[in-house]
Amino acid sequence: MERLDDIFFYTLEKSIKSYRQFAQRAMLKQGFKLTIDQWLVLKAIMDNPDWNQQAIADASFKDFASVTRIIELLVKKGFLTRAIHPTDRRRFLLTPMPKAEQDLKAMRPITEQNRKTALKGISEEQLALLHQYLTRIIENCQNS
Amino acid sequence: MERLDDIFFYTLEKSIKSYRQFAQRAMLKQGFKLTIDQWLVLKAIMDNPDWNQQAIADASFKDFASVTRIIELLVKKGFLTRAIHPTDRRRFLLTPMPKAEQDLKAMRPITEQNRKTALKGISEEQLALLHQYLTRIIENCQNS
DNA sequence: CAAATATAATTGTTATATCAATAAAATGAA
DNA sequence: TTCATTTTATTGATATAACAATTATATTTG
Repeated sequence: MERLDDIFFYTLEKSIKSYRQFAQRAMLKQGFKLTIDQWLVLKAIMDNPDWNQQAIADASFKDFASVTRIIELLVKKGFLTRAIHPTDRRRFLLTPMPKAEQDLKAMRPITEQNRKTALKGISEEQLALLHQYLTRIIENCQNS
Repeated sequence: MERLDDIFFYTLEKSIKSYRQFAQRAMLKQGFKLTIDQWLVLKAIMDNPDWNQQAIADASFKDFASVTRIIELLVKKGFLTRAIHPTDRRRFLLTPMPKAEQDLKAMRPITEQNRKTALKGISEEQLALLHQYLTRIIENCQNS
């Protein structure tokens, strides 16, 4: 019988879930009122202020609908303001509030520490290899 | 600036999401009316018929509440029946219907093929290494 | 035994994923 | 310019994740 723990994709799923749970706990403990996903989308927006929501969705590897809803929450929580786009009325102009910049910056050392803790015992070279294999899996799945 | 694609945990997340999407599409295309998560929980139950729902939740690495709801759906879809447990009235006795056995069995070659496709270009040794590193990450996160 | 505690499962709430349907605005072609 | 098409985003429905509160039953302890 094939045990779940022996199934590679089960372990893959469990690893990212474990990390998410760990990172989310750490973030909340430091008083940041953001989910991992909100952080991810906020970062994508700050890094690419001119992109539309579809591009943000692609960048954060999220569904368009999810991005719409996550942005709503980020606006409600005071991280973003949303205004009609000056040249394309279908779009919105997303403007980060000072809080967004501050919190992302303040979160950086925590994020760094989380990653370090999660990757303890894995060398740079091993990590690079892992990264490469995972990228290969992504390609395989997206082209099939 | 740190790009999302360079963040290891982002790639980790993207890889499992890509696989899920790919595997779910393949499963639906073959006419199986199950989600990946329902499949996972059903398999855990079939492999461990005597376990209670909390043990099933642990095995499938899911929240208790999620398992309750997934089981409801599996019952509604005719994969399981649920009766009061003969010796412990807090528990339920979950009994797989013939359909469950049949579908899991019929799905096996598809699952095999999915895995093969997703892992194309990665050797057995590399996979074992990957598996080992991911297990390490899980331990690191769960003990922190 | 009775009261306190522990266990098994459900329910409620909010956030996200996925898919389908829809609305509004922009663009392109006749 | 007008009509068809495309693009951008939202909304609705169902499934799952996480966390808290609750219910029912079992077990332990005094």
